Amino acid sequence: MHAIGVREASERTGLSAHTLRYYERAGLIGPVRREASGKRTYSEKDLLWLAFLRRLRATGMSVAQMRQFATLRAAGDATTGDRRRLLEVHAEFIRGQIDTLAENLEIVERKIEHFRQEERDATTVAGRITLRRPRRQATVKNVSVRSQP
Amino acid sequence: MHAIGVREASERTGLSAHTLRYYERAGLIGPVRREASGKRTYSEKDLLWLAFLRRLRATGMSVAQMRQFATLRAAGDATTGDRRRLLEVHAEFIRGQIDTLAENLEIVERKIEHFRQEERDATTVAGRITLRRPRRQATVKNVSVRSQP
DNA sequence: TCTTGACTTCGAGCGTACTCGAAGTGGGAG
DNA sequence: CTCCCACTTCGAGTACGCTCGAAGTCAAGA
Repeated sequence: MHAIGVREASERTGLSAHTLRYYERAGLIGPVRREASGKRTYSEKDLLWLAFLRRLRATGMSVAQMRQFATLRAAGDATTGDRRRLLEVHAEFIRGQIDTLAENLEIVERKIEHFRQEERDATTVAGRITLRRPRRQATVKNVSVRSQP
Repeated sequence: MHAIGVREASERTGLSAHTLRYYERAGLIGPVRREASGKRTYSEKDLLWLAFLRRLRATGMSVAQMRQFATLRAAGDATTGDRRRLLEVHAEFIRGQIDTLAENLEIVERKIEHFRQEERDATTVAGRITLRRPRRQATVKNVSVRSQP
């Protein structure tokens, strides 16, 4: 069984070696087992946990929240309820992000369509290059961008 | 026709007054028309543009990229192609974000299910409270998540 | 006239999450 | 033994996107 050092852990979790040490300092995983020489040795369980942390980060969880979660985890089996609730809240948060992105994506796509239309207007008319009159909001029906407060 | 000051613009775009001024400094909208007294007066067009900028930010576009876009916009009709291409790239970026979030959401949901199961194991068995033996993670082997640095 | 309050500019400060670099150690290859 | 390289610690630095506060101006209302 070979020892998994910080380099391999980095490769396998997608977190830089610097970040792995930082996460330990930050209380997200600590303390990792060491070899006699002082070098970190990650277990497979550590790697799974780090990979999961990475997913939490990738979905917008702050380091502070991850630390909270990690602390509960470290406290043992009695905290699974708390951890579940924390994840439920986070799942809802992720769904919100997805919805927001989808909504904004639609608007960006509409804008792209709008530009395509402008480009067609500007270059066509039987190959002649034309000065087109500025079009007010036209073409695509109901392009009214609503602002949210 | 009443003048739209920075306060109202803030309310209507969802950007703070400080941020509105910052965006102007940052070249995302500059220079906004002023009243004789020096106070900013936003046009409806300004508000639409700011609302759009807000959507770009909300979808992860950096201020630097927004500035690029804004610069093209300021350069006039000849740049619609560039702007369209920029948005196409960004739309793809948003789709990537949505995919990543959806994927991670699924894993978080699985973890929630896992906790629910643990909670059932810990509390049931005909109403008797039991010390359950630790269940191993099972399933997932091979942690390898490569991707964004 | 005085007060209030919404605005102005400017530069500095802040929170987050890394990211880096200097200086030192240990172990294996040659 | 010497060299190299991957690791170690620690504190400082960076990038980003705001966010704030001080000090001043202006116009309207009491």
